[in-house]
Amino acid sequence: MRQPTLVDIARRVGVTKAAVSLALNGQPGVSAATRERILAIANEIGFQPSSAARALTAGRSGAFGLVIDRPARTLGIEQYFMQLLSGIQTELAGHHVTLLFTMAENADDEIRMYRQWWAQRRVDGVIVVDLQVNDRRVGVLEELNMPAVVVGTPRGSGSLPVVWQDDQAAVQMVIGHLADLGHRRIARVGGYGKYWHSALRSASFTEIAAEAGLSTATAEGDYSAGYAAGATRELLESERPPTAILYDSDVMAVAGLGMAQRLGVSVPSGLSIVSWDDSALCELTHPAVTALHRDIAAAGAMAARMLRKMAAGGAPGNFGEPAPELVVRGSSGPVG
Amino acid sequence: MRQPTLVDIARRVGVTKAAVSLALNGQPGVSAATRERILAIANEIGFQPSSAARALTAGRSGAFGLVIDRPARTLGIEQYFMQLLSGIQTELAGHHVTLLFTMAENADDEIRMYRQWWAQRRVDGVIVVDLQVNDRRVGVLEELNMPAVVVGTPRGSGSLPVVWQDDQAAVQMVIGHLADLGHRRIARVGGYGKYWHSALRSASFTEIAAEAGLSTATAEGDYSAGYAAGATRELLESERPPTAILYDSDVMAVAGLGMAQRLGVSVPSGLSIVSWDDSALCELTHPAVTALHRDIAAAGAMAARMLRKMAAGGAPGNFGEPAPELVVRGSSGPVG
DNA sequence: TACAAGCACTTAACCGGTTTAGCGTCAAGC
DNA sequence: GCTTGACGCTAAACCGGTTAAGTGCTTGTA
Repeated sequence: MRQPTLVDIARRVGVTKAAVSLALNGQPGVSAATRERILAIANEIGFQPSSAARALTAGRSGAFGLVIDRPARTLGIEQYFMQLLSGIQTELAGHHVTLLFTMAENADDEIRMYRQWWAQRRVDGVIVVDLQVNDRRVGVLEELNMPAVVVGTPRGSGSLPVVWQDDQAAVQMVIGHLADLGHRRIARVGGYGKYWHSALRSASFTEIAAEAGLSTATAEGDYSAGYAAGATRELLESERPPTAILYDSDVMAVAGLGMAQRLGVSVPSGLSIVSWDDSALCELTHPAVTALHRDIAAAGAMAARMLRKMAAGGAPGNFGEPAPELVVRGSSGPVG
Repeated sequence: MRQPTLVDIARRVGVTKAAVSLALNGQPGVSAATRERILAIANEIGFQPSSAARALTAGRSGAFGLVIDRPARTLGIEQYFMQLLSGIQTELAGHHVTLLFTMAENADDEIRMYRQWWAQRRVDGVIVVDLQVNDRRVGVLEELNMPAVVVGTPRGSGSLPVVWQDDQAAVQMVIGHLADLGHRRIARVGGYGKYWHSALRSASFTEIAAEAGLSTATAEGDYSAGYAAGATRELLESERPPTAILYDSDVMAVAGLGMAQRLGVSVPSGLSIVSWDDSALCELTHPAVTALHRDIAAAGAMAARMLRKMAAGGAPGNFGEPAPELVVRGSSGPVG
């Protein structure tokens, strides 16, 4: 029950494996008649070329890699990554490229992974997420001369191409919405400032709020539900509590909602809540959570497309995602 | 900047690549002195064998595959799969095996994927999840003679080894808990009966509740938050509404909680809620959701271990997971 | 002294593809 | 009639490893 090879086909047709290879790859050098016989037999026995043999001659593996180094127990990453993965897959599936997907404990593990994959020629490139300020991965990838595309932030990616989102426009939309509702003291609960996207969001948030004449507070933590709940409690129990909070993720927003309810603060009359990422989770709570909606799968697909181009020797430019959409639901309302 | 090969090392040491291969693999046939020089050089230039070349001679790819065929937009799968993936990875990482991970649109796509992976020799085996009654995948995998391990259910896996969970014991715990709290009319909102785990849970639920003298209702749907919310509304608005509902997933439970609150039914005094899978999501709602907790990552790791054994020609037996633990939180209480 | 046994290494084949050079055949062109 | 060129295919090398068989040298032994 061995898998059929070129030689098997060659034997049955009565030619050499070289002829079979040419025929199957649409190269000139075989007559139409012979080509047809070869294709017929190949089809009949269900021939598929060995990926290993292909990889060996082509000098490329036909696979890309993606590593995430947040631990699996942190809630709140699943939504985003599943959608991103889904988008990447749809792009790669049509091109016979597979995706190696792994989780790492920390940045060092992740870098080790990259070096190993590259040295073993297991992947032709990687997609990098969660870029940090002074991210060591960028330097390593540049040094290895390894094709890589960054997803998320417009900054800090060195020479690597980027699929970036316009966080400033997003902040503008949210603050506009809240200001229209009469809010004057707003807060934001986000991720650590070491992540570029957090840092950029924080900067935009403070700046744009100031322009609109709103006072702000910002809390930064580990993206976990627990952190968001704690930060929410602190904000609500402070001297002058905010009347609206923007959370960096859907899970944090839902955790904040839970905490507000626990403290007897009604939403939205006592507190408006807005979530950065949208998901089904935002729709199923009571009240449903107002959220910034963007097409994460599309970003993943674009990143995969750029990486394919890069692995083929090209140099794709950066790509800016379309501005997100603000989906207004029950969790945001006029100051009560 | 080519990656170093055996020949590069051989040239520098002054031997042939055969000697280098023997030395690096710890085979006899090279003197201790030569072996040491070879290892030193290999280490110095950071030699790693090409996975493609290895795969070609070894006749195996050094990779396993996992396909999920629920669409990415269905919320509620992320928790489970991220934990499962994480467990699989930890087991495989130490053995230089990688994981190909893909999403499919439906069972046919998934089967196509298996056939393609196997024909191209991209994977040495697969992990199968979400087994259905009369699942066509099992037959295909058996026919292909492709190593595969099933995660989830004790039934319907044909000749494939299984990592299974004892749903009956779990149901017993939940019903015992609810009966102790004085509940007499309970319901369950689960997945479609075409999935083995749903079917088995439904059977156990009805049977064990009957033994305990409780009346039951069961709703089956697509595992989505929207479905769970709708089913909850129907149950609560029925003639004789249940006083407790068991949901098949954390997301469904949270959706049910949201719906109850929307309808003005207070939890737990008006309705007790229990979730089958536990996650941070269950902790962050108000009230927090009572849940069955099990170690999904451990199950993933076990499945990976069994698959490694199987790919090596062994025949691992089935493995039963330890019984889950019932984590009682605020969403379940005495009948009010 | 001769022969066998071991050791350390090389040669060469193999895995399953791709690719280049070369060879025989045939028809067109001068 | 002879060259030229195109065509259709084969032979062989190559990718980067692994491995069985073979070779030359040293050592032990009858």
